[in-house]
Amino acid sequence: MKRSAKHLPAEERRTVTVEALVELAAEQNPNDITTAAIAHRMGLTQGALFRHFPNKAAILQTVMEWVTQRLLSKLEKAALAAPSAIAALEAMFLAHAEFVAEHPGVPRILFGELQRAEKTASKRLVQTLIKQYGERLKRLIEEGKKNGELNAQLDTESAALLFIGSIQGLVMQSLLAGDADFIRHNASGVFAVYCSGIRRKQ
Amino acid sequence: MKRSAKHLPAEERRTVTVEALVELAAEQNPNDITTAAIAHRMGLTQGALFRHFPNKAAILQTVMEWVTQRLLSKLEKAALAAPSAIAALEAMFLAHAEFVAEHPGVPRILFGELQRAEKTASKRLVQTLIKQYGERLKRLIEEGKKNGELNAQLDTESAALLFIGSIQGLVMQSLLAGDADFIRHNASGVFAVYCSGIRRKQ
DNA sequence: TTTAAAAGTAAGTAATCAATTACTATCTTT
DNA sequence: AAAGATAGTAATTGATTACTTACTTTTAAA
Repeated sequence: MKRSAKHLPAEERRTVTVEALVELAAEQNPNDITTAAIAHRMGLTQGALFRHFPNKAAILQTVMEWVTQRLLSKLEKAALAAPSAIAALEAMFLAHAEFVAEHPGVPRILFGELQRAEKTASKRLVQTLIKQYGERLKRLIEEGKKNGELNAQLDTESAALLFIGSIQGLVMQSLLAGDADFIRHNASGVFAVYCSGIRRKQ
Repeated sequence: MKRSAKHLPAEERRTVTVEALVELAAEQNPNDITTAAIAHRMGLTQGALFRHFPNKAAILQTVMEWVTQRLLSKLEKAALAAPSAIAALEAMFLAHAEFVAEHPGVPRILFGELQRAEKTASKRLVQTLIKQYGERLKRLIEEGKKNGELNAQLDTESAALLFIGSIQGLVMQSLLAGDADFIRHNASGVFAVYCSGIRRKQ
């Protein structure tokens, strides 16, 4: 059954909307994306969006759910396939880097949400996403310390923070360079330095 | 000569404006700060701002100049006082951490500017600031590699990126925690992990 | 085939915000 | 003390934006 572009069923339309917003966020400041711009990207009039979302904040919230689901499952899959704690950390790092290289708008939206003063639903979603992420990392790091892969003196908290910060650093440099591929090209080099900071010496 | 709050001379008023904006950015999304909010923070009417700045973008631009000047001079001072390359890196790291802990609005404004699609003057200022910063780091790292403090196999580019990324990570976590002091409390721990990643082994 | 629900359009509305304007108060200089 | 320059006020303007409403088209089920 061929599906025409217009008159999509509601759920499909919501998915398309999320994808449009993620796409747009790769090109411009997420805060400046108007509902008109989203609609235009989808080949729709602005008012039509409000058939599927009660307000603009709800669109963002749906984006956050989309991101959380996709990212966490990718990370988990990467970690599970790895034979050791260090290998799992590396796989997660590269999977995360690949994800943000594919969707450069995502980290920009996330950071934009974190900046909000108000405690919006989508801000809370970002907070729990990063918290879950951090917990997963800490478990892996502890495991690595126990089995001798990682330096036993390592401060787990700092190591987890540095892991996420490294991705942040890659994202920022790619913003500076205006080049999403920057992340792909530099991810493994950055992880190598990070890794040598946490690995058991000698 | 006691100075009344109102009718400040132009240059002083501009300085106060910059400080007001930096203050406000610590409390709310920099993108959402209105000229009315800035004026209100200064005990001024909104229109008065336009006696001293041609438009809102010019205020931001002045903020960026303020930040560049203050931050780079602090970093340079920290680096010069240190007896070795590693000590200089640590001093810079801690000076930077202290700066953003004192002015939590600053990294938020910077990141917000980087997100802009348009090539505004203030965005360019951020780009050159970070570029200068990166160059300074790379020189120090090369120096450390030459004199045997740092691992000679180290990739200088990645190491510099990870340095700045670590600060970013601290900033992000402090946003998550809603606590500016988070940075002060965790800076040296994070640097320790970073440092062990770049230091010459054994 | 008819019909009702779902999805989309086009034209608004109210609110917000940067910037302007006409006027006033306050400094500074002679 | 007078007067010009500087700094500030209060009200307004035009543009933008999220959201609404009245109406139309498409889809799918009876």
